[in-house]
Amino acid sequence: MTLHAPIAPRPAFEEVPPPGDYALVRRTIEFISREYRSQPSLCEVAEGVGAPEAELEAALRRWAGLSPKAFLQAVTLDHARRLLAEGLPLLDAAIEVGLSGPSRLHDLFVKHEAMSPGAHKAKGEGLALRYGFADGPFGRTLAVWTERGLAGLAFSDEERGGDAHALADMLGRWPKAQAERDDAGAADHVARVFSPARWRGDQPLRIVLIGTDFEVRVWQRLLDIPLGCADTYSSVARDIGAPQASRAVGAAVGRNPLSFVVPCHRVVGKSGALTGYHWGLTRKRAMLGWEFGLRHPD
DNA sequence: TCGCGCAAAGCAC
DNA sequence: GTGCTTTGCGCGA
Repeated sequence: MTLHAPIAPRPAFEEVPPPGDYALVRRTIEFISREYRSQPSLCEVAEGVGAPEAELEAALRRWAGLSPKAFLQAVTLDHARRLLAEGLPLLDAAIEVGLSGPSRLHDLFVKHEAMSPGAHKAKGEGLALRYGFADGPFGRTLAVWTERGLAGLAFSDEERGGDAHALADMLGRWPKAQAERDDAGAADHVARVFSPARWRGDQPLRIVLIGTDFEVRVWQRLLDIPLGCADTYSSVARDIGAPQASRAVGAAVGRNPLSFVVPCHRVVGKSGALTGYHWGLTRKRAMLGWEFGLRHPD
């Protein structure tokens, strides 16, 4: 396993993967989740999602860098189980002592700071936020940031209330903060987060974790789960020193404001079941499949 | 009270 | 035996 080696971006990943393909990807994952028992062929999947076989194949290659067969594997139920069986790579000493630096195990190279409990209790009073919407590889994306870094990333789905719901869900966490709309800024943040070519240790992504002490401890632990890997709620609970608190960990993971950047999609049940995802299980599968494509270009 | 859990126990193939 | 559901326990907000 070469988990710590830099991931060589495929040509298609020099920039953000094409947002337009996500709609088809999403239908494909939904179809597979429904029909996986019957092991559908590519032809049947194409028919099920209403796209020509060639177009489906081209879209999967553009979006995930995977052949249809590899993509189907990466989003089936057993995928998470396989990831768990592989186990996490051991931390090497250089990383363990470098805790103050960017979180190097996470390929996004995130540099995080936590907001003080006092500031959190004030429900964002005095906090100046900017926010906006932009298209991304997992659909329409909401970004929220402060001058210190990215504070929120979420998704807007038409069938779940669209932009208004996504925004209320996010800004409701800091009801007393001021928020100013800036779609151009959001487009920059979204492009930065979802372009693997820009995940560089010398230019870490700055993020701000705003939450309770327990939540921030959970989120920081999630940053140590490497790209394309998976870990369990109970093991996260053990690692933050609260071995009985796996359910509380689940709740904290579910309150993660920074979807994808704080990789809550890499936490699954001990059995390998995906259990849940704030922005829909389909999207969790999509993220795991996309990451699989980054690690195993074919 | 609730929730993106867990493990044991019960049940059905 | 495997796989699924139910039950009781557990935690922090």
